[in-house]
Amino acid sequence: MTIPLTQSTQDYLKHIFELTEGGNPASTNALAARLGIAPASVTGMVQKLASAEPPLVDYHKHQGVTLTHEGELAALEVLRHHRLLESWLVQSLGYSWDEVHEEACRLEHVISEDFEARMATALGNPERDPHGDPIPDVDLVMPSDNALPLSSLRPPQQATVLRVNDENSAFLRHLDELGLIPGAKLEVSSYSSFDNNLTITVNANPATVLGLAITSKIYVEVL
Amino acid sequence: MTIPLTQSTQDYLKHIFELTEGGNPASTNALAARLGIAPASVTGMVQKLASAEPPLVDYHKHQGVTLTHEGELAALEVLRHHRLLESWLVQSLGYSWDEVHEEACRLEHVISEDFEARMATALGNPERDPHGDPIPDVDLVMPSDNALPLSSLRPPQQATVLRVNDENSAFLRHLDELGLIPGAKLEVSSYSSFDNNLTITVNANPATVLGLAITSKIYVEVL
DNA sequence: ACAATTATTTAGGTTAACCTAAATAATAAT
DNA sequence: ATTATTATTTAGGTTAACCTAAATAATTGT
Repeated sequence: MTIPLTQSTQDYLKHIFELTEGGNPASTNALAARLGIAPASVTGMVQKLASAEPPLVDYHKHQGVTLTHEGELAALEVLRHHRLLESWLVQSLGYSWDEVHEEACRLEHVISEDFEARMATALGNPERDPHGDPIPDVDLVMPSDNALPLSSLRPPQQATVLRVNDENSAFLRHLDELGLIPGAKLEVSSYSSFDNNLTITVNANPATVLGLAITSKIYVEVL
Repeated sequence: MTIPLTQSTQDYLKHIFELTEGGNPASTNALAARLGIAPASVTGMVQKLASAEPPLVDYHKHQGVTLTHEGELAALEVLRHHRLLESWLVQSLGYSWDEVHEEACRLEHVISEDFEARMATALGNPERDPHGDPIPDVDLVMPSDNALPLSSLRPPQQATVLRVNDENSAFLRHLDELGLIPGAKLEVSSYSSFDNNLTITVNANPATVLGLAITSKIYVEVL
């Protein structure tokens, strides 16, 4: 049975994409938590996606879900919408990076391909959104990078902030205050193996000490 | 029972608003035709809207529907979204006036009040959209005008095009070619009582003869 | 290896928004 | 004033996407 790409379907695919980026299948529970729905409902939908024609996911009971090629394309299309929208909202309506996520989540499902193309052109076909997340190109190919979590650096490494992997508003505003936004240059001056804290200097400002909860969310490219 | 303002609900209210602008209640069939759904379905939904708390429409069997004050506010909110979006798409993404309707129809249900406010500001709080349709202000008050259908003019009246009451792409492109866009100045040079044709001159170009199907859709302000 | 815990699935149910077909009411034509 | 036509409503049904509670499978700790 062919399945229409409803808003709900698109959300499932998008979140499965994100959950499986690490290489492991997405668990029912993790998906449910992300989507804010009951695990039982996820099982049902995932079974439907797996028996779609063509199948959008690979699914085996109790072993989680992964995307098929078809499913991945659909997910990338949604991600492209989402990330272009975030960029667009920031550039043309003066949103800040901590305000765009929710809005983009609603708009991503309803804009036309024409709208997508016009945004891309107006923005100059950007490779990354305001959080540094990569934007798939028109052919749905992701730009590549050498991103590493900031938490993996050790003194005296230097790096450039590439992306922030969290859409929480308060968190983003906090990073803003620290100057930890994509493009910022930083230097790691010390590391504590006991609590995994890193002391870093951003753009030559006073040093700050950051815990793992922060450093694991920030991805950088080492200089 | 309180009713959520779903996309579907909003569409009903918007179309009821438009159908009742002439002063008469909207018939089930007319509504069904506009919404592209079966009349029986409209009856069901209209009954639900009427028994909502507070009621969004007044409805009496076989006598059509009108909006209550609450319903009208909800409709105006959607219209404001729609018309700001159309203006916005034209101004910021280079859409032409014959391309914006569909896109706005989908976006109008998902944008936030913040998005609405940002668009309004960026556009300078416009009173009309690209078709000349009035945009309710923040307090949902419609700007007023002295619009008359072009079909009601007689030679040698002169007028300014205020708005075009049709979203059909081909029709709008045709008007574009004739120069009959909001703001255009025209003069009626002759009238035929047999077929209701009007001969008009737009912006001092060669005269054109227009039938009722066209002149009844164009609203003007007499000079 | 077994029990306890946690994760997942199945079964059965709900709601919104549609549908078709049949019944009824309103309107128009003779 | 009937009858024919058209408009509207009622009745009963479908589908998508969720839900809860109970059942089962997988994992973890001892």
